[in-house]
Amino acid sequence: MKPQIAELLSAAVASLKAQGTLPADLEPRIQIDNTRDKAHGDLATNLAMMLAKPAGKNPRELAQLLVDALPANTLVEKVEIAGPGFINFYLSDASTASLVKAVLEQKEAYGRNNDGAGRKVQVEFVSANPTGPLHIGHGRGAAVGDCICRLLEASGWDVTREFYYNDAGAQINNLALSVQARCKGLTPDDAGWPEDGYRGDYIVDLANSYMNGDTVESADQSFTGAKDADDLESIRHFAVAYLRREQDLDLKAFAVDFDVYFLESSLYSEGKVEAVVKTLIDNGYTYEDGGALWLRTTDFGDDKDRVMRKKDGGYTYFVPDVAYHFDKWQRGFERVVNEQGADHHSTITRVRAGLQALNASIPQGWPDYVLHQMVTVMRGGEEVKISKRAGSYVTLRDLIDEVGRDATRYFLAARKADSQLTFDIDLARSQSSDNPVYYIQYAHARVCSIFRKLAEAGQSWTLAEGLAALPKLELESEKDLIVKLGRFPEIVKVAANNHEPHSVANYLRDLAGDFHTYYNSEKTLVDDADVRNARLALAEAVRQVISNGLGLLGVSAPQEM
RNA sequence: GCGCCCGUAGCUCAAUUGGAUAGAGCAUCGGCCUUCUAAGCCGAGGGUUGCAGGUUCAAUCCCUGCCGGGUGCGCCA
Repeated sequence: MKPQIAELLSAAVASLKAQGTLPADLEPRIQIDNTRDKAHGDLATNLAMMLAKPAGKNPRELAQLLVDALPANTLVEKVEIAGPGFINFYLSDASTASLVKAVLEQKEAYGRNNDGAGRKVQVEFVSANPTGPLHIGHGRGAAVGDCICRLLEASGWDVTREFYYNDAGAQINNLALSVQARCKGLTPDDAGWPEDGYRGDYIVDLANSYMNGDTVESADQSFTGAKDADDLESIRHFAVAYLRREQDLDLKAFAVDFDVYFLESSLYSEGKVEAVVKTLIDNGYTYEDGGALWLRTTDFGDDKDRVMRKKDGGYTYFVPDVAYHFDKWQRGFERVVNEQGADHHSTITRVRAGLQALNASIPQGWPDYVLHQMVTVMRGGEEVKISKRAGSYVTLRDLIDEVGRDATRYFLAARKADSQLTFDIDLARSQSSDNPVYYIQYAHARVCSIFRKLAEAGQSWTLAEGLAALPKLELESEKDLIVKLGRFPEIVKVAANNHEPHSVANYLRDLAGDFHTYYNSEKTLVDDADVRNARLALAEAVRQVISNGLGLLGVSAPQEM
C-alpha cells in the first residue's frame, strides 16, 4: 500500500513544483511510515516537515498545500494533518478489501518481491571445522543463515547456500592425534595425551568406530578406516569423514541444506592459494621481513600488516580465506553474505584488504558480513554449559532433541544477530502461550479448525464467495487485522535487504496476537452467509500469511495441534 | 591499552533505519470455557531508554566523552 500512497504524494509534489510553491530542483525522498497509534490513521508521512525548510513555509501550512494537491483516488478514505505537520492517511474500505484479495489470490507468493531480479547471491554460513558436533553457536548461525537465504529467495535472488570447512589446518592434526590416543586406550588424564587434545566423548565413539573398520559416508565423501592405531593418515581421513557425517545429521535434523560444501584443501590442490599469493606479490602489496612474507593490509584500513607466509613456509589462515573469496567472486556472485560468529570478526578487514590488493575491481565493501553474538543456554534458571557428548559445550543436537526443531529454529532466529541471546530451554519446551512458537502455530491451526468445523456443518466456502462478501468486513478489529496483513510484503523486503530474519518472527507474533484477539471476540461461523464468507476469507488470509511467514523461518505450520 | 558489538519495565526482547503518548511476552495481581481448539482472551501495576553533553522542528536511533557487560587484538583457525 505504501508505494501507491508514495505515488500520490509524488504527484502532489510535482504539481506544487509546477505552481512554483516548491523549488523545481527539489527531489525529496518520500517516506511513508506505518502509524504506531490508530488515532494517526493507517499510514503517515513526514514529507511536509522535511520540505518545510527548502520551501520556506511552516510545516502545517505546507502539509495543507500537499493535501490539496493530492490527485483523486479510491485508496484513501480521509487525510488529516496532525501534530507538527504529519499527514495521516486513512485507508478506504475498497483498499483494505483489495489487500485481502491480494493475499487470497497470490497465496504462497504473497509477500514475495523481485528485488533480486534473478541475480546470484551466495550465503556462506555455519562453516564449522570438522572437529566435533555442532554447538549452539553454530545452531544460531544455521538458523540465521538459512532464514536469510529464505528471505533472499523470497526477494527474487538466485541463492547458493555454501558451507566452507577447514580440512587442512593444525586443528585437524590435533583431532587425528586425539583419536589416535583414544585408539591406544589413553584418556585425557594420561601422560601421553596430546596437548590441547579434544576430550569429548564423541572422540571415544570415533576411535571405536575406526578400530571397528567402519565405513562412513557423508555429504561429500566416503571412507573406511584402516583399523590401525599407528596409521595417522588413515585416522585423519576417517575422523574428518566421521565428523562431517555427524554434522550432516545435525543439519538435517535442523532442516538446513547446503548446495555446496567447499573444502579448504581444494584451494591448495587446485593452485588457487599460490595464484593469489603470486598476484599479491606482483601487485606490490607484499614485503619480506624476519623470514616471513607480509601483506600490507594497512593500505586498506587494517591497524597493522599481516603475515601471509610464515617462517616455516606455511600460509596463515587468511591467505586461503582470500583465495576462497576470490573464487566466490570469479563464480559470479554479485552479492555474498558471510554469516559467522562475532568472535571471528577480525577476519573481515583482512579478507577485504586481500581482495582489494588483487586489483580485480571487486567493490570495496564486498562481501557482506552478518555476525552473531554468543548464545547462553538456561535451564531451571541456571546456565547450562556442558553436554555429555561434546564435553565442553552444548550441542545443537541436544537442543533439537530436547525442545524440537521448530522451537529451536524460532528461538535462534527471533533475536537480532548482533545482540547476545539467552536460550531458555524451559520456555522453549513449554506448550502454552508462554511459548511464541506454539502461539503462532496455534493461530494457524485455529483457522484450519474453523474450516474443518465448516465442513462438519455441511457448509462450504469458495474464494469467489469470499471475495464477493468482503464489504461485510466492517468491524474495526477486522480492518486492523487486514492492515497488518498488508504490512507483510514490506516486512519481507526490509528483512531481506538488512539480513534481519528476526523482524519476521516479531511480525508473526504480533499478527498471531491480533488474530487470537479477534477470534475470541467475533465468531466466524455465523448464520449470515455473507458475513460468514467474508470472515472466512479474512481467516484464510491470516492463515496464508502465517504460513508464508513461518516458511521464511523454516518453522512448520501445523493444521492442528 | 586499541578495535568491534551490546546497554530499553524485575527477566527475555521489540521499536518500521530520525517521527507523534517507547511497545510485546514472561513473572506478579484480578477476571473469562453449556458458544468455531483455554496451546486462547480481557484488565491492572511496572520506564529519567547506563550517565553527561551536542546536532535537529523532532533522538532509544546520529556525533563526542565517560560508566558497565561481551568479544577480538598469534608467524592459531
